[in-house]
Amino acid sequence: MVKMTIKDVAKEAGVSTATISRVMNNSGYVSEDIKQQVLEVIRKFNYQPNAIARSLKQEKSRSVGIVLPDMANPYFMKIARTIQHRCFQQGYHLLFIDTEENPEKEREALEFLTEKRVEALILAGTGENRDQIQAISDSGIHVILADRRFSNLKLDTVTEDNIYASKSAIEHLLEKKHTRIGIINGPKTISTARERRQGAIIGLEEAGITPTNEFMFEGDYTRESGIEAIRYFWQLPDRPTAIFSANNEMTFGVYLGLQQLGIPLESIEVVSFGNLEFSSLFHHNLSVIMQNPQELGETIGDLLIKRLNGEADSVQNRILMPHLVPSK
Amino acid sequence: MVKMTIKDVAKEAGVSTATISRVMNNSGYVSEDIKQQVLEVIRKFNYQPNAIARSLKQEKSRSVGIVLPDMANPYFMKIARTIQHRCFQQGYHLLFIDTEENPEKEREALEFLTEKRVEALILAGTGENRDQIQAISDSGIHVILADRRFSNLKLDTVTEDNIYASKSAIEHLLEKKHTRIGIINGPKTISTARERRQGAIIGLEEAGITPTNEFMFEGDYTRESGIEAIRYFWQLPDRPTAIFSANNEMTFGVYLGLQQLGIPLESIEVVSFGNLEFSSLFHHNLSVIMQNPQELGETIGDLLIKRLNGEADSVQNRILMPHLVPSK
DNA sequence: TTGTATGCGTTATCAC
DNA sequence: GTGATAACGCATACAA
Repeated sequence: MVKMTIKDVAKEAGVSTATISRVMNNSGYVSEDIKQQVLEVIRKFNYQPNAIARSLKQEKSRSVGIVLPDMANPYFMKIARTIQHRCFQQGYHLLFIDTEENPEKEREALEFLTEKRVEALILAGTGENRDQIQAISDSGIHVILADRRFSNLKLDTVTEDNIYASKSAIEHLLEKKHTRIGIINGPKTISTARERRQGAIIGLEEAGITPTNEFMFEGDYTRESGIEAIRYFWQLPDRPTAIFSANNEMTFGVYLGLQQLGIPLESIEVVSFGNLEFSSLFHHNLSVIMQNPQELGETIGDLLIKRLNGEADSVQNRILMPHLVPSK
Repeated sequence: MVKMTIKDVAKEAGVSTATISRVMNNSGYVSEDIKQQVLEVIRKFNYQPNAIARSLKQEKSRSVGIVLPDMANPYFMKIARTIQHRCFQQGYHLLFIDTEENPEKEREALEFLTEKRVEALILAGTGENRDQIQAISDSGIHVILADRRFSNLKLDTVTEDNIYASKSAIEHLLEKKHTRIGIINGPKTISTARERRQGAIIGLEEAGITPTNEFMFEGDYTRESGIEAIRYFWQLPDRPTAIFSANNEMTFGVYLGLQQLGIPLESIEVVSFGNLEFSSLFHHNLSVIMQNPQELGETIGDLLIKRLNGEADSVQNRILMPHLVPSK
């Protein structure tokens, strides 16, 4: 019922705990005879060292916190999954927390994780809790900002070129002769939302079009706000003929909204920042800025392992390049 | 840089570590004066107790392992997410591991988790590693099987009525006058796959139809095997006119497969065990057996908390009832 | 090559 | 009410 300790094993094998430890960790000298004998006892009783005790002694938790705004969003899940694999390989485990874009939950999460003494923190943040995050970094925990950055914070970041990609989205719509483009943004607290908005505006301005507030809807990156955006746009006297939606969930909402209003989904040209799982099956006028969550995850994973191994480098800011896949 | 310990706080406040501990945990007596004084020091230095040391001392890790076959599948993610919320509320954290349906990875995962001394294990297993799982349960770790069960293992389970639901799927297709139904199963090692297959067979037999091997395709619950299934069915001389797919990913594959073959997606009647995120936008002949991952997660969460609090009960076997939502 | 002893940061059991 | 102190399970410096 109750787990065996190193002492029990030592007694059973007639040696000291130090020897058991040496065998377990392949450290120091231990004669082949004794080693085999100890291994036999370990096998026989199925002894497993207590990772908690080991952590305490070594002052290494071998854990990494990962704080995400939405675990149900496939984009973030794919990032997390990739990192999880890399970590598990290295004997680390991930503590996931889903903040649901709630800054207060995020604050609690960060507190929780520092009590657990995570060695690193991967964060796609709400945009708040800036001081707390800086303090975590200052306290010696490796912080990697994923997908979303903070301006003026000297932290590792792995993000995407949101401005460029959004600009190209608008250009794509302009090429298709749309000039009345409804833009659905995310919350201004989030860097990706600000950047995507900015990119869109640049795209319009470079084409000589003045962005109007009327065609800007500030959503909150949820499905519901995509629906709301469509409701809003569709009660305008002059409706947009095309939509640029700043994330995948809102795009989903766009289609739900169109459906609710009885509007044929293919009748409106859409560009989505971020893929919808089913876009390949869709024959609607949907273009997608394909993000690459797996590559993001790998990049973060690599950087993470480097940091955990103490391979010191200056602050890293890696920027991945999403690309637009036009509608069929 | 380096974290403060309880000793540092004690010294700073001019009291003993015992008093600090009492203040932190609201345990035992401590005069209001001293309490305030200690709290002040704690606040000032932003002291956070080391959860690892506490775990060691209390012999409680306050962690729970959750082992899933596919973190990218929204079904499992929604289960996990719900459980995570409940756990976090209670001060527990989850260690997620994604086995990718690989029994060897699962074995390693279980080993890893027992070393971490998780207090409970939630498992949607590959069907292998039976003895190891039994041993974990015997060692006093609460085990809850989620979605997938083991026969003859006296463990808590929270599952769905796969047989009944699959039977109703077949009945639905029969009512629509389909008699040539292609059935795409999952791997026989997995209980849900066996049960869904069984339910389908019962449905056919009760209608006086003899199930044929020709119309049974054994996939592996992946998108790819849905594609393969369609390739297989479509090279038969007498193709099926309808498809029953035993999980959501394979259903996705079905549509990808149809698309690849240039077959209009709506030309074939499909029933999917498990929802596709976009089914509500789809105007194809797609009926869905709606599972309820959130309810599953809540049920598991409730049971988990009960177990962790030692509210002893006999083995629980909860069975949820999915329902069929017919195509539009 | 092996053993002894100390300490990691807590909590809890005793005294006082 | 408060303070010493032992103990949780392990790794490691130092002795032997």
